[in-house]
Amino acid sequence: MSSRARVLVLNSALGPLDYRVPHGMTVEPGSIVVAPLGPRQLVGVVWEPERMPSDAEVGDNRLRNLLGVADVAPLRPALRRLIEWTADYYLAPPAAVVRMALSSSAALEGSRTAIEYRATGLVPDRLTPQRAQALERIGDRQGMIRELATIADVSDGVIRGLVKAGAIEGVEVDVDSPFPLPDPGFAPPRLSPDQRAAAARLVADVDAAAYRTTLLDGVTGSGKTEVYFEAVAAALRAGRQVLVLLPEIALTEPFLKRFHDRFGCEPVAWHSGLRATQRRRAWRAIASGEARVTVGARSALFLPFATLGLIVVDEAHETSFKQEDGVHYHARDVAVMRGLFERCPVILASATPAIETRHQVALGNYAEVKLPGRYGAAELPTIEAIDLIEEPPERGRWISPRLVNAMRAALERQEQSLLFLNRRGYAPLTLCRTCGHRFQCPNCTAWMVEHRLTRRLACHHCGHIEPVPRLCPECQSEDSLVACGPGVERIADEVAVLFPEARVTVVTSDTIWSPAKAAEFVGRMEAGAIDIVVGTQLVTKGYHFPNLTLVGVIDADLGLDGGDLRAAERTFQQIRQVSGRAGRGEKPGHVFIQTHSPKAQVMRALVTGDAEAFYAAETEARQEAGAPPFGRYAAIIVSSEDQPAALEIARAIGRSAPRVEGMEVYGPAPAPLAMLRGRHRYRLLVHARRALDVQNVIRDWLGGLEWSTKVRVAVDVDPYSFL
DNA sequence: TAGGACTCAACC
DNA sequence: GTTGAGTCCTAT
Repeated sequence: MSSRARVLVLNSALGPLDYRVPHGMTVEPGSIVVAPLGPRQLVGVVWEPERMPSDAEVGDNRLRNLLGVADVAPLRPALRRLIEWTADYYLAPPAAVVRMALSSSAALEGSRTAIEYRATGLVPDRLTPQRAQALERIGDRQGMIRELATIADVSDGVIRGLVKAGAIEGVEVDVDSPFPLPDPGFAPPRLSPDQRAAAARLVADVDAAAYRTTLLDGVTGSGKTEVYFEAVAAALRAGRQVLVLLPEIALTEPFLKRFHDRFGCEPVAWHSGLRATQRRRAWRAIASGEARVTVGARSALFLPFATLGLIVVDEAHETSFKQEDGVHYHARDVAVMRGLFERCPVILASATPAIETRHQVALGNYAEVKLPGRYGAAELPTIEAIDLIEEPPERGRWISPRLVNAMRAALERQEQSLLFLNRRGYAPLTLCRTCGHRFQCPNCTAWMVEHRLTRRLACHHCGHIEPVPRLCPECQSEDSLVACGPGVERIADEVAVLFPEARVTVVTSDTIWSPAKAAEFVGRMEAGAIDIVVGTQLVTKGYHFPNLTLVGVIDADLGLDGGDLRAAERTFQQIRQVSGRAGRGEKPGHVFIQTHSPKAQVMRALVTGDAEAFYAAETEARQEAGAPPFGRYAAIIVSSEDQPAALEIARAIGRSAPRVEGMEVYGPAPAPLAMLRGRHRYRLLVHARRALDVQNVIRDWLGGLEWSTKVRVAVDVDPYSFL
């Protein structure tokens, strides 16, 4: 009897396929294999047939042979269960989730070796001065011929000659050099009594090697990182691996530095910016268990850890943990599930936990560890609101007089200031003053944003760029384009006019696009080479600049419009977070919040610092509206380059909506971005009771419909972008 | 009548 | 998602 294997091939459009396992090949669930598909070869993962039912059984006689098994460990059951759960919960094809786990194709090709050279100790018959110098300088070092030649300061030929003479020999080595081992005892910190107690609780969880999610809740500057580092140390001592998730790669750099200070070496970094060889090395080290601590963006969540002992989600409230394309998963929630399957503790660290997370604590599903107060001498900053109606900036300006005065005072004290505006570029909208023409992206329903640094108009959604024209394309008027509204570049211009002597830096993803750029910025801040930073949300988290004492929020109302159910919460978190940048050292910090509605609940909560009152009111409002975490939403997005086709399918989906008790369907309506990257988009919104299994309802509902391949239907469970 | 644009179904 | 087969149409 030939043996069969059910395989999830890396093709999101296909379900599991069955193959014959040829004689002499052994596979088990989790094995990574190469399978033939039509004329192609695809990587896939062997799965338990009973967990991945196939829609049509294929007879033994029609099966094709598997072509090979990858030279890596099979995906462990815990990761397979996580993949199943993610596909199921987020209504995504299992293959799309598997793809995230097999995120380095180079790693699957097996170990790769190279030849390095080292001295044998044999003295060659003919010992020329160059040869003697080479042998002396090389000593017991080992490397490629070119490297040894550089070390010895001789030509490649000399080294090759020594190889021929038998004085140097080649040895086969793995091209993936091992990662350094973090030392849990390298530099243990001195902790405050509060921190010590919190750390002890987290360490006990790691030692228990069981699942439990804990919210580590403490204001910015209270020392959360030091505390969870003790849990990391405990996992290291127990010989288990750790995963730390950060919301943005821009935060990796300061994290690496702090980690190095505590553990004596850097952790393994995982993010989208890695080169293929770095990816391969990291993936294999993580799979073998050699990579002890991995820090990464959300995509690190599906890596094949050999023995995971702890997961930390830092800045757990960040909305960037929600992936908005491909598989629409929320890394914070999937991290909790991974902890459950791996039977290891999960720490959600945040100064401003999401209402969903607080709710889980209230229900008793998550534990909570609180860190009161700031660490050391640092006090919380003073916070004032500036009413933009009563104290408006001068005409054509955006910074009100009170904030200007505070900035001047900070400059005189030789302290640093930060102006926060969550808008890249010079101006969010450009129009022609003669005819009113507005510059819109040809691919998206969005205005083109002027970037003066690059002298271009850019779409922030699809990346379309064009030069800023001199003539209006509509009415041909010359030099009649005007910028409307401020972006960070415009604020930086205003600062330069106000304080010509100040050293101003703009910090956005346009200027800080790599960890190295972030490191450079941190270096200049610490050296005092910057007086005023103008930045987007990129500067709101993770950094610790003791001499930064003033924070100005240019437009606190920005995040409030749009009817997003989390708008108030997000505004609160963002401004709290950026406020936390002020006064982290010995000097007191001051925060000014410019707003048109200082009486709004969010603004009052920010000024008084009464987070509890704000959360209580927000939570109650959510409960009344049946919004998360008390009810749930799912968005169905229908898109196509062909607008009528998209609309037709969206309507068909709307018409066939099932009548289910406790569930309502709204739409279809044009999606928030009615056109995105050249695709027309319609959206239906499903609102349901918490207890209802919406996924199942939607699966059955959409499963009964058909549409052509030019129309794409995506489901976003627990969506974050509304409008 | 060759070649291009397009749709469609299968892929195990 | 990708591929190959099948269909229809047009330029030569």
